[in-house]
Amino acid sequence: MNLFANLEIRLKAHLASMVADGRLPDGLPIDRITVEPPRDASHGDFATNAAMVLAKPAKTNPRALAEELVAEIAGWAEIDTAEIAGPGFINMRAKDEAWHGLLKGILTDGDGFGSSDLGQGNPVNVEYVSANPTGPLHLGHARGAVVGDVMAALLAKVGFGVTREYYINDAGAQVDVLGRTAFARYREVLGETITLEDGQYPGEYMIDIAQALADRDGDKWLTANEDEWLPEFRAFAIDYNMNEVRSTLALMDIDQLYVSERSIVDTGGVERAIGKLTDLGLMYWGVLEPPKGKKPDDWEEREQLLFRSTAFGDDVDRPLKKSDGSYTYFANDIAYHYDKHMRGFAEQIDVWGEDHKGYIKRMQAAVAGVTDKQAALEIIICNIVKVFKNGEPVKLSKRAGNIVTLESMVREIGASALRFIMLTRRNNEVLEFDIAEVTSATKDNPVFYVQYAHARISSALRKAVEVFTDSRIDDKSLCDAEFAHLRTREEQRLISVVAQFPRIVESAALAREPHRVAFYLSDLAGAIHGLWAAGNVDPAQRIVVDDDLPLTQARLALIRAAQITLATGLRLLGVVPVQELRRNEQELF
RNA sequence: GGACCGUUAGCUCAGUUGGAUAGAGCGAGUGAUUCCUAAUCACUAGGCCACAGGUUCGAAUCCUGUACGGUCCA
Repeated sequence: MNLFANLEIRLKAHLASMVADGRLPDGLPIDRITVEPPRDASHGDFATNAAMVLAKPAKTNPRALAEELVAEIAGWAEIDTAEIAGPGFINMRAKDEAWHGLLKGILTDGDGFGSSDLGQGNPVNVEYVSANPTGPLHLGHARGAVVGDVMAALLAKVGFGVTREYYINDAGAQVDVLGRTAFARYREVLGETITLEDGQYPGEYMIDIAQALADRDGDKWLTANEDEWLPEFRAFAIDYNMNEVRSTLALMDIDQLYVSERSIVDTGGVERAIGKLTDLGLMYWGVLEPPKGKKPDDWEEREQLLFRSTAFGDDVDRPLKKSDGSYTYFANDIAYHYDKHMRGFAEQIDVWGEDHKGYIKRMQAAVAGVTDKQAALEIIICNIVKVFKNGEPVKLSKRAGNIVTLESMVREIGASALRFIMLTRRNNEVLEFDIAEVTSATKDNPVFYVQYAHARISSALRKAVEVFTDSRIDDKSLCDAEFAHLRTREEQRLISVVAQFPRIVESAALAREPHRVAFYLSDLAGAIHGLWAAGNVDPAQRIVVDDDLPLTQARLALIRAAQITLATGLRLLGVVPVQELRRNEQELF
């Protein structure tokens, strides 16, 4: 179904046989060979760099090798012509039947189009969001949530065994502060006058939490000691916040496995990880150099337990124990990633925010170290999001710790629009968007543009049913359409864009760049709109031609294949394709 | 002070992991609506791919340095 991959496989197989015959030497960089669409469509449908890549190591010249290959390729069933061009490219043109076969395949496979077994079921863990359980999600979390979720969907699409994970930071000092804040608000709810300490969580949601506790337990904690109430208040607040987090993520159709830091710590995970590092000879007692430049006031030179992370590319070795004997955050993080490895994940992907960029080296070093290089950690960084409304910047945090929650944003613009918008920029670039724009019904709004293409196809299909009442136009029947009727420039352009889908999915998955799918879908929508507009100019080019059933069927088969592709791509992004759009409607999606 | 990311058309951004004459959208200009939703389309103009070296058949893409912008650490 992936014409490009099929040709690449055949080409590589042929080259392997040439090696076996002694016509080519061993050890050629076969992996570097690609079959791609040429930049310029006039060059043909496919192009391969094989002759140029292999010529030098094979001690021949590109054109000579290309001639040999052309002789072979020209004989393949799906190939019409093959010729040498430029410095040694081989340009190929597919027979019409190859395109027709592709369309039939899409109509048959439905949303299986673009799936592959590239991953061979290998387990991959994708961890994302993982916001601290100290408050509701805000808009800053949206990007990581979407990028992580779509990354996971892409990997599943190409055949990996994907686990989507959320790490709950429920051990450590932050959640103690959370528990104390809850207790202060609890006293307030019960009539005391309180002032929050510096660093405590000032958000109003803390009052709701305290109220819920007071409703449940009354005033029984007022006289308790801190070592009695703190665990209770901490756990209650964490649960409360995590319920909010889960329901917000559910609104965005995100469902993850929740893993608790505390449960790993309490079951000796940190000791296991440090023990492993010790066994591998990666722990030692030593003194760190003070940071270069300004010497911080609180710097003290002392011997401590260090992890030799510089052996794996980090800038300095890292302490795993603080001066009071407790473990550092980093130690807990190592334990968590080691835990993932012990659960069978040799491939781990973390999606982090821009503000955690500085932790990349040490965390990757830790995973390489603690797993003795059996596992690798990849990190996708999501840059910041800036929101505008009618050109005015939206402040993400209001006074006193109240923030623009992700939930309110989802309710305002819809999960589909939000998800798509989060993918309209490469993940390591700053993303700016205007709320007014993403809810508008013009082509400035990429969500609308793509959805409109999908809806137009639905419209044409409805029209066809009306015009040809006694004909079947379901996908199965359309497989028997006379595809040879597809001749116009717009039709051929659309076929060739549709044919790209599997390789876009594959490359987006492997490059860890989910935005590529969103950009592709905009291109595909453009090809659909172009086809449609040709029918406005010339009635003979409309999809439904009243007195020509065979032609109409061929065009329906094409646009249905395009619609399946569009819908499959949108669902990968978690966007729900629509059948119909109405003008001047508040809730477009 | 250091680490990391970025710099591509007037603006906002892609660029298929090193390929052919660097592409879209917006904005500008010209044109297309008795018609399946013009909410869209076609064409034109617009470029020293920040700068300087290097690697090779070939560089926007890889390496080194510089400048500017951003994020983080201390």
